[in-house]
Amino acid sequence: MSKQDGSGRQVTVAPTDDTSASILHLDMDAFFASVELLERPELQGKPVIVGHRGARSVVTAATYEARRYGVNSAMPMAIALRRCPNAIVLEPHYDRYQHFSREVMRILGDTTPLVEPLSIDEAFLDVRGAIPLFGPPFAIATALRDRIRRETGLTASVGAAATKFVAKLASSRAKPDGLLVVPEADTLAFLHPQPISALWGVGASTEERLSRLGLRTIGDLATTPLDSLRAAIGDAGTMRLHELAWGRDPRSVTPGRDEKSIGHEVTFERDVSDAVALDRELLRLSTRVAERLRRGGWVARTVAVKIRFGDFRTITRSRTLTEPSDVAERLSREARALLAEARPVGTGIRLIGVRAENLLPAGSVARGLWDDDEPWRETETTLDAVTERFGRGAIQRASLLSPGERRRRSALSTDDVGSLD
DNA sequence: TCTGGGGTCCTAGGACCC
DNA sequence: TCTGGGGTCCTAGGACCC
Repeated sequence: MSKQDGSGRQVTVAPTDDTSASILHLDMDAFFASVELLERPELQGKPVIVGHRGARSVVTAATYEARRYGVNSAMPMAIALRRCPNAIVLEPHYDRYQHFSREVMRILGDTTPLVEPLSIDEAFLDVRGAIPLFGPPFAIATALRDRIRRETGLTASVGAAATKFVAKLASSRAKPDGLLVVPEADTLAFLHPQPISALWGVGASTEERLSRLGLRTIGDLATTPLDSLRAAIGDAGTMRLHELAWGRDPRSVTPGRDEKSIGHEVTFERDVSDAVALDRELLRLSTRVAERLRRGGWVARTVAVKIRFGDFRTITRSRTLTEPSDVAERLSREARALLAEARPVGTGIRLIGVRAENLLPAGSVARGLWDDDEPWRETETTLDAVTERFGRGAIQRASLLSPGERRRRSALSTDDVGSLD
């Protein structure tokens, strides 16, 4: 199945038949840190941490040299620097990461249209249809890694397997700069010795509960009676983990999944209790959310605020609007009301966030005006006629369309609708 | 020098409707 | 009218992932 080469890298011995391993998971190695090193090659081979230097900041990314000191993503910067005092700390440049992410995804798209980005630096590919063109998964993965290295200077690790979960686990075991193919027939031999925390969806809390049952490996969980699992982790979790432990994972690679929510949040350098300052921050966050809603052609039915108090206690409060919106002023008005209702006067706030949920395509709101789903653009009407037939709320709904949608769809003049904003 | 910011998914209770 | 059951929506919290 696989072996280590002299440098300690995971490499794969090309299996006689690996066409069953047609789901690839590609994951960039120490992505943010590697991108920074492209501009600072003299730091190659040194412990480098990407992140802000603020009192409340955490590690965003770390090179493998820094990880050897026990530095990991999401670790408080203060602890990271205690563990690795010689680390070089670099400020993050998200625009650069976006740029390289697009480059990598473009390269993946040349192999198959079935590419599902999971995050900025990883993606699933279904290469079943590409095998006749480019060869077995081993050859495809090797070609992708070579091309990414050639065209971006970055390294990627790839796992190939019959299912998403096993492919993802394989890529994590191949890191850094490795490739691991797990043919379908080898799935359980690969899976069962792995620690239970390697299961997708098992974090610290679930691991603790399972360890109380004496479970350490995925194989242990696979052979545990479902009833005792249910008592520990609930119904849905039991079924999902049990299936994964037997290498069963029905999820297909689905490109272009719609986003479910859009939000922004900020942690203050020091706790803030001034109501005016908090309201100003909510307006700023709402503005960013609203911009992204309009750019994506969404309206939000629900506004949620997230509040983290000085003692780290965190709450969320949300409200569903009578009319969906993509207007910053509308979102922030709701957010401010939610904050005011939730926050005892004068309480210090550590973090504040605004999130738009229950997203609808902007166009569907206007289409919803017509019971028979008659397309707006084919309807001859006037402002008065719409008001008469559907009431004033209908006009307000129509006014929530993005300007482009409005121009395309509306028989009303843009001026008439615009004046109602 | 203790804990970011972007998300997804699940659970559970209550309201509400039939 | 003393009282069921199913379905869906809304809200809050929590686990988890990168």
